[in-house]
Parts: sequence; structure tokens; C-alpha cells
Amino acid sequence: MSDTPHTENTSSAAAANEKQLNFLEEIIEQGLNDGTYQSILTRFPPEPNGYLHSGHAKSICINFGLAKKYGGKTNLRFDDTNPVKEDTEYVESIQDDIRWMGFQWAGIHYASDYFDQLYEWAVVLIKKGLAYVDDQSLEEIRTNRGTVTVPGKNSPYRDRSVEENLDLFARMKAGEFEDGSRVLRAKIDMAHPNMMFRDPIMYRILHAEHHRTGNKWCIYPMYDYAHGQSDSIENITHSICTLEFDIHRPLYDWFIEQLDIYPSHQYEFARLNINYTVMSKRKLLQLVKEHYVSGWDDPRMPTLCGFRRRGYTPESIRAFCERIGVAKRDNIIDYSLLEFSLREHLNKVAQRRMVVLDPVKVVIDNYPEGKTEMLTAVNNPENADDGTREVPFGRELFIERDDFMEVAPKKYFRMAIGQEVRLRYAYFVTAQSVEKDADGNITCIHCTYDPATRGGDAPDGRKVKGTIHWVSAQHAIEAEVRMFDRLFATEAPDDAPEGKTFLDNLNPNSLQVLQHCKLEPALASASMYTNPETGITEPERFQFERLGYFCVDRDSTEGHLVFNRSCTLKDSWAKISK
RNA sequence: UGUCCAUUGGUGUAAUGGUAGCACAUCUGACUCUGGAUCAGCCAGUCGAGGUUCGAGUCCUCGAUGGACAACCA
Repeated sequence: MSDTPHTENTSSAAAANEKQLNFLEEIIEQGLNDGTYQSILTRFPPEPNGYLHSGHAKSICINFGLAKKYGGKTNLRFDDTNPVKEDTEYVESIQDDIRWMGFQWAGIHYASDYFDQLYEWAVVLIKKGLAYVDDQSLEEIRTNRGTVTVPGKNSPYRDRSVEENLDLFARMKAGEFEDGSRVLRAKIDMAHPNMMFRDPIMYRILHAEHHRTGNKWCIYPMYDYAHGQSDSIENITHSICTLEFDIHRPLYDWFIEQLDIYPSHQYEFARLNINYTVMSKRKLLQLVKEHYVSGWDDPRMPTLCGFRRRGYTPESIRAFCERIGVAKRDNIIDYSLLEFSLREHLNKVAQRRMVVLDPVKVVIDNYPEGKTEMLTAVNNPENADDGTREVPFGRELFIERDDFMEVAPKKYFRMAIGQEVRLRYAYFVTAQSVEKDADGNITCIHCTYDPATRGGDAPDGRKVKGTIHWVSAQHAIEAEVRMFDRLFATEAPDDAPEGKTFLDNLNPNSLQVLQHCKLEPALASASMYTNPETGITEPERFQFERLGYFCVDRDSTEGHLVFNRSCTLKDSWAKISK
């Protein structure tokens, strides 16, 4: 984080932005202004049952971002009330991902830390006649709940005495009953139009080992009974969640009110959706389990670890989250906005290198045999501080197969017979002839160069329309390059026709592996590195000129470099040519 | 068929009763040793009908459309 001094520009920009608050910022500012609270405390409450994805990134940016903006704090709280689904593995990865995103939590908590308190409060509610032990079976509870249009029926156990409820609940906790035989329910209204109020279940019996509390408990609180109280215990001022919890809010408030504890408040925003991707944990898990992708961190996955391996930067994801805004209406964000945010950042920070993905050999017939010269290339035209490097040049080179056509069509500025082009940072060359194999494929392009154009400029001032990249054949190093494209071929992968699933919408060409790509020697040292600020290992990122942004993959070994394509460059030729 | 939430260009998001703005995408053009970047510009919007008001995207009523809710998941 840079502490650039505030200039008049930034402060007036801030003033201009002041009016454009999202609805959460308005709520916070109002509360701050009217003294409801002196500072804010938010929380990010993942369940440790999977890896974080781009939807979580939005939530992280909102929760941590808001606290940061208003000088407050954010707790990380694992919502670990369901031991059968949760695991320490996820606890670790979630912390890594948050750190990678560049945020730091004030306190780290677990809903399971509050199990004792939650139990005591349940007893309080029983004593107040607001909770009861229900012996109905799962099926009975389900049918007696009614439907959204039909009121439910009271449980026959609903009017048990406080003493009996206390006794039964204690025995539930003591492990006297089997899983599923009894539950503790809040006693509210079985005919309530909001289904959440039809005597919601507070505790179920689960003889399962918990990743933190071990075998201490065999009853576990449900989300609705645990979440609000956990917020209250921590004095969370703003409990920010997604829209589907909107209908839970009255219940959230009800428990807090009945218990007469710190009144945390819940606010809901619309979850993030991005076209061409799926976001549900279930589907992401299926992609991994059934090997449609290589793992949670497959570079095509919308998980944070997937983005990281793909070469995304936290800055780009934060910028993306800033741009998508925060509101309450359902939305589907264009994938291109994500890519725009990535390019925007990488353009500023990624050093340029020359790499030929699909090589074809070029021989400069009038260049001295055996000669090598070093030419100076700019590392990053966007940042002079990145300096320059020396790139070896020789008689034999590789260029991109795409960059040559025997006969140039209109508006094709690259190499063609008789058409002079610039080899970037090197010389002007003109193709003279080609060699072909038996199938008619070009195996070698012969050209001539103009020695006076060394460095890429003609002393006589003549111009060329095209500049192409190249790698010296003698000095090239080889690497594998994984060309990724979007994982799904359709905009809304979840919309599958009858008899099909989202899997039928997978893009069969989402990964193309290229071997023996030719890289300039400077790339030999490309590697993974540990970010000193976060302690997270990240891949070194580059722009391969005219091709796109690429990063080192963690599969790279001593003698075998592997790169991932993060995204392409905008390609206006691609549009012209079609 | 119940309750709740939402509805502004292709996609997002502002405008807090007073000139409908910004970003992405698209398309044009300029510039360029990356057909990149940058710069300039074009196109394009208040779901509908009533009402309140000097004035409505904004407030009210009715309707339409989309979403959420009927796990001992979160």
C-alpha cells in the first residue's frame, strides 16, 4: 500500500465521489453521524467447507473495504456449526486467500467458540417459554411446516412444560438421544407467512466430531440461531450478507430481541454473478471431483486460488469489485470487466518479454553467419524504472507462424513476401522466399535485412506498418505454455436445456497446451516468489509482447518451465481479419 | 396461490423532488517500434398505467416482470 500524499487532485476527486455512496456507505455514514456507533465493526463469515471464489471476493472487499474506509475493523469468523461438512483444510486456505487479497482481520473467531454461550441462551429461551423440544421425525416436521401458501400445524410436543423442555434439552446435550430423534425449536408461529418464523429449528442432534470442539458436543446450533448471536457477542455493527438472507433478517432480529443482547444489524446486497462462469460451491466441487478441471486452483476456476494461479493480481480483483458496485438488484457482470481490470493493472506492472508460441524459422540471408549481437529492449514502456534488457539477435530466428503470409491481404501489416516489417528492437526485414515441406507447410522463411535500421529505426525516415516479435533460434529457451480460455462456452452455464446440465456447457477448448514454445533467454529465471507483505506465494507475471499476459505456473521444474496465459491483449487485428 | 426484495442504455452502477451521469462492451478516428497502451468521439436508458407536484427515475396507488423463501445446510 502506498502512502502517497494527498494532492488537491485526490481530495477534490474524493469530494466529487462523496455524493456517490452505495447504500451500505449511506447507512454507515448515517449511523456514524447520528451517534448510533462511534466506529464500525464488520465480519467476514465463511463456512470452512470449500474454497473461496469470486463471490467471496466481493464480500471480502465489501466487509473489509467498508471497515477500512470508515476507520473500523473486520473480524474473520468461521461459521462452523455443521461438523459433518467442515474441515481445517479449508480454514487454512481461506486465511491465505484473504491475506492474498490484501486484507487483515482484527480478530479471528469461530462460531464454535460460542457454543457454551449459545447453549446457555437456549436455556434462557426455554425458560421464557420461547423454545421447546420437538420429538417429531424429520418428515413430520417437514410436512407440518406447511408450504408458502398453506399454514403449518403445531407440533403435538409444542406445549410441553418448561421443566420437561429443560430436562429433555439437557439430555440431548448429554448424548442420550440418537441423531434426528429430537430438535430444539423456537416457539413462534406455525402459520406465519414468513416460513422462517414457523418454529425454526435451533439445535439438532449430531454425534459427529467437530474440527475444533472434538467430541464435546453432540448437539449443534443451526445457522439462524448461531449467526446473529455470534455477531452480537462480537459487537458487530454491520452484519453484511447476500440477498437470500433477507428473509432471515426478522428472525435474526427476533433472537437478539428476545435475548436482549447487543443489537447487531443485518444488511443484504446482491451476490456477484459473472457470465460464462458458475459460482455455486456445489458445482465447483463437482468440477473438481469429476476432474473436469485439475483442482480447486485450476487456472480456469473462479476460485481465488484459481485466479491466483491464473496470474490475477489482488489489485485487479479489488478494482473489479470496486467497479461492479454494491446494490440490491440481481446482476450478471460481463466477464470482460474482469479482464479489463486485470489488463489495466498488468499493463502497469508486468514486464514485457518476447516469446514465440507457434514458431516458424526465419533465416536472414544477408546477415553474417555465426554473428550474435545484443539489442536493447524496454522492459516496460509504462514504467521507465523497470529499465531495459539485452536481447540476443542472430541470423536465424523464430517468428510467429501467424505473422507471415505469402501474399498479404488488404490491411495485413505483418511479414509477407516483399513487404518490409520491423523486427521489434532489431532491424527492418523483407521476406524473399519460403521453403515448404511435402504437405505445403512453410518450414523456413528467407529474408533480407537492412543493416542501417539497427535498433528498429530507418535513418532515411522510412516507415513500416508492422512490427513483429521474434526470438533468436540459437539462444531460445523452450517452455510449455498453457493457453486458457473461458471454462464455459455459454453465457449462462446454469441454464441447461431439458436433460442437460451445466457440464454440457463446458467449453471444450478452454485449455490448449503448447509445447516447445520459444522464449527469449531473460525468461529463464522466471519463477514463483513469496510476497513479503502477505507471505503468499505468487507467480511472476509478464506480458509476452503482442500475445497477452502470462505467468509462471507452479508446475514449473528446473528444466521445464510452464507458463499460464492469464488473458490476451486486446486484438484489433482479430476483428479486422474476420 | 402467501410473504419479502428488486426493476435506469447491451452489461453494471450514480443522480437522495430540480440539466439522467460514469465505467465496461460495441463502433469511429488520432497516435504508436506491441494491430498493446494512450487520447478523442459515436451509439444507446428511467418496466407500464394512473395520481401528487410548478416540476417525478425519485413520492403514492394499481399492474407487469425477475428473484428469494417450504434442509435437522450456511
